[in-house]
Amino acid sequence: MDLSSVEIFLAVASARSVTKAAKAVGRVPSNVTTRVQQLEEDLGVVLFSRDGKKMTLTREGETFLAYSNRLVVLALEARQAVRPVVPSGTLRVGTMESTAASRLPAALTQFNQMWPEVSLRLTMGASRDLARDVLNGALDCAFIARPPASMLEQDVAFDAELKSLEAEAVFIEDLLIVLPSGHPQITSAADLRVGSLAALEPGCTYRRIAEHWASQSSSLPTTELGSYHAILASVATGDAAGVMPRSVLDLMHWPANVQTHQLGPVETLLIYRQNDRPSAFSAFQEVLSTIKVRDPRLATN
Amino acid sequence: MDLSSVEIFLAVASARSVTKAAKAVGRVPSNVTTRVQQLEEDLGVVLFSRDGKKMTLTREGETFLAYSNRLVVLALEARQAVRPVVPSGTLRVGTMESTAASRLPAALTQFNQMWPEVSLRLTMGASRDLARDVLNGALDCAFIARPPASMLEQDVAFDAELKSLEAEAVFIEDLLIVLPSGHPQITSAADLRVGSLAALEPGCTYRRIAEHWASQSSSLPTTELGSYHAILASVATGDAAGVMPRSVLDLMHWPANVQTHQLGPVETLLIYRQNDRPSAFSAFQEVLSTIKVRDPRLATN
DNA sequence: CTCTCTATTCAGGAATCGAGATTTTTCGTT
DNA sequence: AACGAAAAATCTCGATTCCTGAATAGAGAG
Repeated sequence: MDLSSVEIFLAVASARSVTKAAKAVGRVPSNVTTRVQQLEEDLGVVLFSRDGKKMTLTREGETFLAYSNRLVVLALEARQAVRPVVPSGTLRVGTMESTAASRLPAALTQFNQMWPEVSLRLTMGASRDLARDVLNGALDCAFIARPPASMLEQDVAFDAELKSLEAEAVFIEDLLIVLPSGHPQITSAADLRVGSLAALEPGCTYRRIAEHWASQSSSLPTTELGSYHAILASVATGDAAGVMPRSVLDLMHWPANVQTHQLGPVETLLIYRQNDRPSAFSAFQEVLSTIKVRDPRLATN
Repeated sequence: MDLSSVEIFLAVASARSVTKAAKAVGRVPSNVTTRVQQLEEDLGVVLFSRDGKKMTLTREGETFLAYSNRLVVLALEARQAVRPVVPSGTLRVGTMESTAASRLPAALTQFNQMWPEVSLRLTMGASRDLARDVLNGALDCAFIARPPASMLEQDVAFDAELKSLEAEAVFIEDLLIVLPSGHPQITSAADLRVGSLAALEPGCTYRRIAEHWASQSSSLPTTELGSYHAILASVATGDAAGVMPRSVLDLMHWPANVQTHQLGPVETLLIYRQNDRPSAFSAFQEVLSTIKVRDPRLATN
């Protein structure tokens, strides 16, 4: 039995979708289908019932799910246990506000459980600033949003900085414009009936993407706020459109019928210096890759 | 991580030898070497220290060993847990005396632990009789010694019976002639200075192999005894040469300097009827395959 | 009914795997 | 010290598996 098949199974089980699972594990849907079928044949059991488009776990699938989680965790622990130098000291992680809120809690918890003697220092910031801090050594690694190619053309220094760092795609976010309740549906920025965009700091990639989108058909000022809670509050007043990934919006039990507009998928990158991976960082990377597979919310269109 | 690599690692760890491990898992030594190296690279750690011909576990190897056992067991449990129909009822297993003594205890224990509601009925017998009983349905499966080709040519009925059954090689035994203490070393049956061969029933394949070997250069009568203990006792009197696999001899803390002669490797087969694998039997087969990998004594030259 | 979205099937090229032959090293023996 | 046997590692070459991208089939929404 191949543990990568088990990870694929976990991804499908939590996404209840082959397509989403394929995104989550960085493979192509046909491959995911095949691996699941192989697993089913190997076990001699049907794991999913394919009713229409939905993939729902069968009873056997449910019981295998429990074992799969244990298997993957155990394999991770084995991997960590043989690490020649035990991670210790401080790991300085930079992160966007949004990632810290929606993606990191599970990973940080597991990491802390596994390596209690490593002290984690978390720094919030905008992608632009985080990249610089990783490069100059103030951070060991950071989660940033991958800037679209068009943005990098205009910010050559940023482009150069990223090129000199290692980057690994770890999450995919569905970037949204959140509209006040009652606001009519929009297809472009021209349809906006608000006075401003509510976003975080200027260095925030999400903000820059949204501003670029808005500038194509209107000229809205940006209101700068300190947190996603502040942004949502501002949207609730009725005169601002908020910018945030869907995963963050999902966290904030907001009325379900909130009106949103998709700006498209944006990858979250984990960046770090080449040839400089302290033992604590490698451990963090491994924990992250395992968590990723097992978290239902990690794949988005 | 591929669990078959982990199983190979376990085999090497317990055999402390690539060659033996290769025999145990039914692969070629070069393959075992490669898989172990892959595993080491994947984990970023050296698992064995190669001092000369010996493969000894490093400190990291030791800790990985513990996890490997848990991983393999957990995978087995997962496999068993999803079994669509829970095994129950009676499983009738036939076995040679020798297999029951040396190989089965571990497997039967684990099976009983895993499926307490299956009642195991063990029947001892000679290979020849066991095969017939499996064929006529008196047994669900049996462990027999694979008869050499020359024997099957002379016993066409036996050959036909085996051909109509499924057979899977599960162990390899090193068949020995055990000599009385003080007996000079021998290279052929002509060197024997005893009055008889001590063996089990006529249908016993080991006995027939030994008799065939003896008949080439001398004509010794065979003394038929009821158990391996009786055979050894008979050898101790000084006038008989015993026939038994090394694994059995090893069990009977006999003086270490016992004089033996190798008759060569003999495979133990698990035989069962085609298209008739009750759920309890499949479960038994799976437990067996896992146990096999983890038992130090399952590979012999 | 059509359009879209999803899972599956299919075909190819790439990568991996395993067996056997060869080489290198070690250990036991003379 | 030299030789021979045995074991691990390396190398090469088919065979298999694996992954991707394209084509297909089927379901649900408008």
